[in-house]
Amino acid sequence: MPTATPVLGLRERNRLRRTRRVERAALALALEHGVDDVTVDMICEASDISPRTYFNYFGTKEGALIGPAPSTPDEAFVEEFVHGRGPIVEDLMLLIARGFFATEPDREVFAMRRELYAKEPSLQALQVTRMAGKRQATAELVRRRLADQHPDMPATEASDEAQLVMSVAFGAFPVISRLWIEQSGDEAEVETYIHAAIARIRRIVSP
Amino acid sequence: MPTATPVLGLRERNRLRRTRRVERAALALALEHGVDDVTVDMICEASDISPRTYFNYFGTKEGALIGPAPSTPDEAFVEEFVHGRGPIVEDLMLLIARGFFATEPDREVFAMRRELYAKEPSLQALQVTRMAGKRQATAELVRRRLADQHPDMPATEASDEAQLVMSVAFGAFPVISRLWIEQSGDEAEVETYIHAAIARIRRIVSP
DNA sequence: CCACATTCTTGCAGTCACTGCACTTTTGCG
DNA sequence: CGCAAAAGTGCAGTGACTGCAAGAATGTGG
Repeated sequence: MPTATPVLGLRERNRLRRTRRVERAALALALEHGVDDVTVDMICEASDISPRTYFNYFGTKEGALIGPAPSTPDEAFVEEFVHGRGPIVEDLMLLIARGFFATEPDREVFAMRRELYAKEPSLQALQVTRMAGKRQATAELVRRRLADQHPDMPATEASDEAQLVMSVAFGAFPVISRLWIEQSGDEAEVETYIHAAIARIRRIVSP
Repeated sequence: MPTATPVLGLRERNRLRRTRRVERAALALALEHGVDDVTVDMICEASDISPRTYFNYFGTKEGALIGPAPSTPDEAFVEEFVHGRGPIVEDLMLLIARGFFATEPDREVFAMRRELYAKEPSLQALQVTRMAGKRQATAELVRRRLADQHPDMPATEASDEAQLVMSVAFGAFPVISRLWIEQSGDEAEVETYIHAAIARIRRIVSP
């Protein structure tokens, strides 16, 4: 067995098929009528699922539109980050990006989502809000790295510094993902975009 | 008449008094029970106002908690920014901060809000979401400044650069406002915090 | 001080997102 | 096949929010 494909049971295959069917229906409706003019009931009728089940799957009306939350990264990646010594913002963004790619969506869904995001920026704000939930946990990683790297730095200063590292990374992330999505969409190139963006930020904040 | 106090009519005075009464009630309830366990009806009962009127005033349940949206800055400030030549991120943040201070709230309300924000970070995410609405307009200002400053820069590059300037500013803003709120809350010191934060960002992204 | 226009508040009825609970169906497994 | 666990669904309810139209408060010109 090359990669992790644990021969999904019927149960999981059904779940996956359903998820995709609902996502496609939801995205198609949202693209046609606009997010605000689509109701959960419409999505459910179009995808032949009960509203109750819809919420079991996606939690919120927008859940099927914005896709699953990025998963928490592997322990190995986390360790690599915490003990890394490269440029901290780049390393952090790579870590985030990896979580982003861990959940591989259906190609068609991916394309529709891309189109919808361009049309309705409010969804991006939603993404940010959801990310904010993970922010706490991620900030903790940054603090661990700072402590590991500068054992002499006072705690409060490290905390502030961690906050700012997070700000820059999370702030630049939408820009990078937009560029990346619009231009290639190829996972291998993410790193390039990250480096380019950070270089630009460096120039921007330089006197 | 020293400052602009255009002798409010009875109508406006009533509105102001009401607004403050409702805000206080809402904040007190949210501080006591937590935002999620407070209903609009509770707020209305506590502040003796009809739910319909509540929504006329604040639009959303959280409206009374997070306060009014920062107003669009004066034309004069905008021009100053567009033709400014200082460090662009600092200038932008000052512009945003000014909009923030233009709507002066009641002292007591301000203090309660400060406390609530510390207790419920989700409200900060809400702020960000609301700000996102103004993002488009603000990005346009940044583009104007870039065009003014670098007439030779290609449009797409300027657009990307504007996005990144926005990212850094909006990303760092919550951090700065947190520091400022926690430590002094004095308008005059905002500038200091902004400079300090940018200096730190510079260090962070430097190789 | 009094009509009259304007503006604001309010009640009502309705829509929609979302949830807990209990019931049925589906699936995995011995 | 038969049974237990898991998943889907219907139902009833809560709570945010909206449009509408009636009623109250306010500002204004006489």
